Amino acid sequence: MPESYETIYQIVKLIPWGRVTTYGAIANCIGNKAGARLVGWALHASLCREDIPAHRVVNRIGLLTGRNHFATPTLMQEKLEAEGIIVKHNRVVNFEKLFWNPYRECFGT
DNA sequence: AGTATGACGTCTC
DNA sequence: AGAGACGCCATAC
Repeated sequence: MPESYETIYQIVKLIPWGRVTTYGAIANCIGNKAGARLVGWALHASLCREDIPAHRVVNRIGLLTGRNHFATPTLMQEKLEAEGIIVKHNRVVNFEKLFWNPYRECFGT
């Protein structure tokens, strides 16, 4: 797996508890603004790493598009709910509120 | 080696 | 406003 993925892993691991972010935000943060798909692949590879809360990463509208790739299709939602995040119809409720900006960690506090 | 597809996002018709 | 197509980088076949 490319080292570039490591950057994505770092950002994902930086996501605070009870917060979520989007693929595009991470992609844009690392430079691949248009490479949101790469983030998806990176996260897929990250599934092997338990240290990476990939369940906190959703698409731009807060939709749990990747839940199907987890151990169980409901694992992602369950984890989010475990953190106090309400998930309805595979969508994060108050997503805009729970959205965490990776820029804060990329550019600086 | 080339083609097709993918945890997405944005532009264009 | 809604729907369709394209682009990005990488992996899979």
